[in-house]
Amino acid sequence: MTRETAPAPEERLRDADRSQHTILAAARDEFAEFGLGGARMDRIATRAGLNKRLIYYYFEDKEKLFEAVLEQAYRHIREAERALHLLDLKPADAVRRLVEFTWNYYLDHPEFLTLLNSANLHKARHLQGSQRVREMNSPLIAMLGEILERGRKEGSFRGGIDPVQLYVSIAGLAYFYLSNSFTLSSIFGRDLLSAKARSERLSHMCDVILGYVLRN
Amino acid sequence: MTRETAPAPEERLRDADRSQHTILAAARDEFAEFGLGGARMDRIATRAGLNKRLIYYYFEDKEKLFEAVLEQAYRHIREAERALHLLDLKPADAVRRLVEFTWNYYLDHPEFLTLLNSANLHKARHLQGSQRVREMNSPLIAMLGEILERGRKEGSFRGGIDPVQLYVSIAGLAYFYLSNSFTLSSIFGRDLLSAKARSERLSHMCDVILGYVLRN
Amino acid sequence: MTRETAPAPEERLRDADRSQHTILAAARDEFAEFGLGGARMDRIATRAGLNKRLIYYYFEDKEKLFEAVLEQAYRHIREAERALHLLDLKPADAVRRLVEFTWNYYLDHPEFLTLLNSANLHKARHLQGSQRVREMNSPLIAMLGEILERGRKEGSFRGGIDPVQLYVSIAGLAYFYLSNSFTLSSIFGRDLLSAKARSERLSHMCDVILGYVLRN
Amino acid sequence: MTRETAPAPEERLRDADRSQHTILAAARDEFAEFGLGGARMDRIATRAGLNKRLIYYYFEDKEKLFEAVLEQAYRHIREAERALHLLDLKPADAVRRLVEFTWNYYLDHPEFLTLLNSANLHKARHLQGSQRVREMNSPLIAMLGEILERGRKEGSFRGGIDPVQLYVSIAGLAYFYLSNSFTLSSIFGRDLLSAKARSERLSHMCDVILGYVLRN
DNA sequence: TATGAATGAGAATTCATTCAT
DNA sequence: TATGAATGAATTCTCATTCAT
Repeated sequence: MTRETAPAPEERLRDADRSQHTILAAARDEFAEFGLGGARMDRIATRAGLNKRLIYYYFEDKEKLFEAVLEQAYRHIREAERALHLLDLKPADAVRRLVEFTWNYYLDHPEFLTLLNSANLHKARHLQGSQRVREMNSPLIAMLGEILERGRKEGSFRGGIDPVQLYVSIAGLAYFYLSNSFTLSSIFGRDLLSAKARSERLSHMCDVILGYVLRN
Repeated sequence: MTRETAPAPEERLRDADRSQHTILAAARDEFAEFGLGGARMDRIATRAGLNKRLIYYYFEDKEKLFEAVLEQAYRHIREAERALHLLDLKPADAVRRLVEFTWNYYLDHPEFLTLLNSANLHKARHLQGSQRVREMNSPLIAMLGEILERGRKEGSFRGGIDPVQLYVSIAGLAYFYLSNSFTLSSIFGRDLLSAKARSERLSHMCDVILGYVLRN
Repeated sequence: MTRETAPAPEERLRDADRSQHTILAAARDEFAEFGLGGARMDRIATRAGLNKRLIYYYFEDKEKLFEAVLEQAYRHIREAERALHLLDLKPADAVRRLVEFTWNYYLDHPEFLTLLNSANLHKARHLQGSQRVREMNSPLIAMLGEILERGRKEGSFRGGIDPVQLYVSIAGLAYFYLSNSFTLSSIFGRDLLSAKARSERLSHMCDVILGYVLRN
Repeated sequence: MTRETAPAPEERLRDADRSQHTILAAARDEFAEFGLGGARMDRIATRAGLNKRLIYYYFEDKEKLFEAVLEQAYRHIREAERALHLLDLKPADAVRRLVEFTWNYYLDHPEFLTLLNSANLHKARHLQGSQRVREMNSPLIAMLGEILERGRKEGSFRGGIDPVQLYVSIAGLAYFYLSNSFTLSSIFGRDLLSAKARSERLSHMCDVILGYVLRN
């Protein structure tokens, strides 16, 4: 009710927070759609429904804004991965679950793929500062290591599997298919994103990964 | 002998041709390094050591130039693939050979990866026109299908493998690792491109793919 | 009183308005002098003493700017015509007044002539959007029709005169002489814009138009 | 038959002449359509089906080419006027004939109007050199003077008419209507170039001019 | 916190013109 | 006479960023 005359300090803060989140979401979409080079600060402002000047106020410049977007994207997927509770599952189920999760996450968050591409085009220089991102990662790999170890011990998994290699392979099988779906569709002359094609791909991925992980 | 005084018509043609090739190579490098949005026509001209106007003379505009670069990149890898003569090898050897080739080609031609990323960021619109690219592709898939069939017949390969899925998986295992090597290195805190890491990755990839393809 | 410290919102608005007007005036002069094709955005900015970017900020591009200039030019002459209050005069006086006005307006606003020429060179495509311009026109023709009718009723004017034809004729007699004064002067080897020549032309025009309008 | 091996000198000349004429015609169309500023040397070459370099070979530069086009345009209309043999007609018929001719010539040669507009936009500087154009003109005015004098003597024409003023008025009545037909049509919301509108305009023009020239 | 106005450094593209043969 | 290749100087337009309030 004091709104009209003079916002309380907490309200202002909440507004500020909301503005920052709005900008971040708008920027994520813009960067995802056009890449870092193709993104336009003007369009981000329009997407956010906020004044362009405000972006600079909160994020300094385009580069820093991209960094923030990237960090947020990593935080988001890491949180989702942690929520999987893979260690509650049997090893083979855990691996299958991870494959399925990866596939679905990439499908539901296509912006993640293009953001990573942009980050790599720029040699990951936007990650340099952020040790937070690095820290976010270790738990997952540790967890996957644990799963592999358990599987080996119970005799179902082959030994000597590097969890990083496996993680990268799982990601790669999904990533390449989805990130390059446009060129692949064009080249192979078939729609790779139809419901049927998608379920076939997931099934294929599970076969490949489990075919590798499982003993004989 | 008239060389010194008056170049034959073919000579002049060759100059035009050479200019076009020089531009194409320069453009490929620039697009690979900065993406479509980040590439600068000025820099391409400088890289080529030719007048910027000449780029427009031969390639009309930036988009068309990118199309030409992309088509050339596809032509190049397809030629290399064809030179593998996979059908001369035993099925398992052929698959292993393809994995190795893919890995090495991506390693030796990092520009190919970023070009594809750019093309996909733009939803492959630069491929729309080019049916040539589409035509270039079929032989490889047909060949891979033939290899899988032979392997199945001789009893060493499992059946029901879609050559397109397999091709995408082979590519994906290599692509993701290399295309995202910067973010991955940063995140995992280990250099993914050291000689040792590279040979481990190739070995892992062969294990994964052959683990999947080979019967039990 | 707060003037010195903080301009009211209307002030700021007025700044924007002033900038737009300054740009419009500069553009009008530039287009008038060089035509649409020969006009330079850089020069318009310099003439306006404003940043070139601002022109695009307010007017989008050269074409749209030309449209705005054209519409303003029409609005200006229509306002001047309306201010004549021709219906307060006797029919013959009203016609003479219109001839004089037309002549003087073209003399005082040579930019109007070249702007129209440019617009017609481009097949009036810059008017297509603007229904405002169309609406501005009708009052004048209606008024002239009324004058002709009055003259006919009182017996001094001949009947059957189309006001549009008459308007075009009055304009044409002045327009051609002034718009083409350079080639005509060059060809006839006499200065058509000397004070004497100008007064002779006006007198001739009145003779022609009234000779036509008046009953025998 | 020697054509194949070595063209005879006259043949070469004829080719050269033909090329020049082709270029001139192409340039006339281009300048007429886009004005001097909007005309493109490239398009002129394409229109002519000849190499761009050849235009420079024959006409030095764009300005000189425009001069040549302009001079040709004047030569053409002057020749047509001379072919009218106005002095063979009775004075009133001669004047009417001139009005009709002017109208029809402008209708059939719309390029003449835009060329003149371009020339005037550039303050007729392209005519400065050409005294030929000046000389071409005098006969017509002298002829018109003679006609007016004959009419006055036989009592049908009013006296004191300046042939230059009359010529300009006849031209102006037709010129403005046709040169500005696009804006006028747009503004008056009626097609000024329909067959009916055209015949009405000619009829109106004759009424105006003869209403002025004829005694009472 | 929020915003409309303004800007300088570039970026793609264009254009008349010239080179070399 | 004729031409394809090449160029430098513009020219329009864009973009991240800052000003002023």
